[in-house]
Amino acid sequence: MRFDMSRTPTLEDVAEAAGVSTATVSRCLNAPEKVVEETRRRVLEIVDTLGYSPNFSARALVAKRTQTIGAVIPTMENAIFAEGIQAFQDVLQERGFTLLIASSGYDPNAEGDAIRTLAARGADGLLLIGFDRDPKLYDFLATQSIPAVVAWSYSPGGPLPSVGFDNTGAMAGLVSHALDLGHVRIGVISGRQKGNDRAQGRVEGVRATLRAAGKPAPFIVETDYGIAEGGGALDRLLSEAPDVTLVICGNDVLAAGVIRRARECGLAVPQHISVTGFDDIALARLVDPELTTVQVPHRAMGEAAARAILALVSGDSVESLALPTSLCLRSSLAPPRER
Amino acid sequence: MRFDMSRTPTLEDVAEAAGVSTATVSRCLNAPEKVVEETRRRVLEIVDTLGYSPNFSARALVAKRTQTIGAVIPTMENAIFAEGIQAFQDVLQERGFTLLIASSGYDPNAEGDAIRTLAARGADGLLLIGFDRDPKLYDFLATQSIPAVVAWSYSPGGPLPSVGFDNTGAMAGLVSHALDLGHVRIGVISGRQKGNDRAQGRVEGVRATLRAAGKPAPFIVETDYGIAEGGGALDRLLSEAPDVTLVICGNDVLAAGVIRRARECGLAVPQHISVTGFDDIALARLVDPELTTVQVPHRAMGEAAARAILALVSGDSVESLALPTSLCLRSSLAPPRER
DNA sequence: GTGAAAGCGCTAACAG
DNA sequence: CTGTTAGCGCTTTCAC
Repeated sequence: MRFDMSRTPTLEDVAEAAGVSTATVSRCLNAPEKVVEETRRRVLEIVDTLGYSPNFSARALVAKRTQTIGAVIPTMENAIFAEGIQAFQDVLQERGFTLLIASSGYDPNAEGDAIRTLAARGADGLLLIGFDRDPKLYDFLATQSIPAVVAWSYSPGGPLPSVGFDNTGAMAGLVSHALDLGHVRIGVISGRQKGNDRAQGRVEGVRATLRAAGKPAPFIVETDYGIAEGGGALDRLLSEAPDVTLVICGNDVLAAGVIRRARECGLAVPQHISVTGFDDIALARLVDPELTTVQVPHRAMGEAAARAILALVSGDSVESLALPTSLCLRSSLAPPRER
Repeated sequence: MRFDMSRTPTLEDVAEAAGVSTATVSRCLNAPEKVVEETRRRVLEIVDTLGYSPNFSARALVAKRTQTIGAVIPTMENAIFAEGIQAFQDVLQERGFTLLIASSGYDPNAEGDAIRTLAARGADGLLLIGFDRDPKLYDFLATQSIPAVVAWSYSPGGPLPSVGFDNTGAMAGLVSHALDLGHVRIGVISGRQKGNDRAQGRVEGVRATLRAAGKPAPFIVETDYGIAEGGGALDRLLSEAPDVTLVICGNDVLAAGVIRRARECGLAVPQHISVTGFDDIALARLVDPELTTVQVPHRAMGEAAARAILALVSGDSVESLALPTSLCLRSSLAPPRER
């Protein structure tokens, strides 16, 4: 028996070589229990020697399942998504699913395109980050009946099940602690809030806590994501509110930039000014002083999100899940200096 | 005319609604110039109102092109890949291609599986990191005639075209400079070299330069990737070679760990001991003292790799491309203290 | 338990 | 310029 090596083998090649029908070969691969031991062994052997691997497109065309999950994330250049997505992917891979990643660059239109592209490619399910997007996209997913879950945010009554944490509550915890320490004049440096409910939630956590404690509203500066950007934001904050004793940052990267810039300005942290971050990425323990921040379970979230979408894809229903965060108290936060 | 909204529309639905054949609709989408203005307009209008979007699998099945590029990277949890891959993806997206990412976790078997999975999914081309892998995989790609390019390494005579830089040469430049400064007892902390030609090349750059200068061979410690790991490696290095005046690290992350650990041990950098990194990620300017390192053009490399694979996919041939690196001299490297 | 046959939705000759 | 037709490789009834 000879094989044409110049072409990748098809089901038919295997069937012919094994002396069975294509249906039987297909069954050996998809429902082995429906084929008698003897036949199965022979077929699988041929599959192996021929190096046969089913054509994905043909299979998807008829089966209407692709074993593919799509994820649309704002950017890959951010340690926090990278780690969570890696965990997400690890679980998918383990369960025989492939991850298709698209990034939106924080652009709502690009995100919409990405969602539609992924849908057109037959993604069995989708992972989205946060809830803040055009409601039409939720309709679209419903119409196409593509299951999806939201991660990095938690909202039990949202349009989609979510796996995340309470951004507002976590930030509130941090702020309460800072108030206990005696801080009153507080500045906030946040990433862009538009279309980003994580940023919105965190800022709201600060606002609400100060309001509840009867303290003055915080000064808020918004900036793009990045270390240098954090430094620039500090400059703007201090020019508007030179007497703040605490700068609360929306994430660790901005906080790292603030700490660096403070040092350049001769402002001692935390003696002159305290700084806090959010996320607890590796960076937090690298800067000097080490960063007081909110620890977020990235890997656990990625894994839980993967389990959630896989459950949805196989027809099970899932509950939204809030993961716990915790306060990491380190040396960048101290009581304000007496004045 | 009524449409069944419960089903995603097919080519046939569009054809029927427009009163033309499916072939004409297909042409409107794939070769508009072959259809007369009037017909095209009408068809495209229906496409729009129906919200028709071609079924990816069906198209791939017959066209044998998927407009998909696969990338197999060691890990996403590494700023250097993240940034380069983001650039890679940006270019692909712009040209209408989708990126499929798989990560191998630095495991050669997992990498082989990922390559085969991507191939089975009909990736039109592949991006691989580095050259060091089972030669059978190159045969596999050749047999399946799947074009591929290697990034992060440069080797003009390699089995695949590459877009990268000269790891060995770049490190040699750094070491030469350190020798000029007067360092003699030199330690190296490298990531795992097995299957990682970037790490191998960098270590070789140190070895070769010292050899050529008639200096003693360096002490080499190998470790997993990570900040804490860098610190642990410093402990091991110092226990074996307590008198090193310079620790050359294979990447910035390890170097950051070394600097932190040195501070914990009461070793002043660079007064007691100099430290260098490689990659020049944002981290390099965050640690104190700032890191002397080798600047690598991540984005340019990602973009060039994208152009290369797209050229191959469309049948053009490409030349391997070496991108320039440069030395970033910062304060973590200084002449050794007199003893 | 296995085979025959009918498509899945689309593209690409080939006619007209 | 447009329609007809023949599959692409696979899964899945429906018979046997």
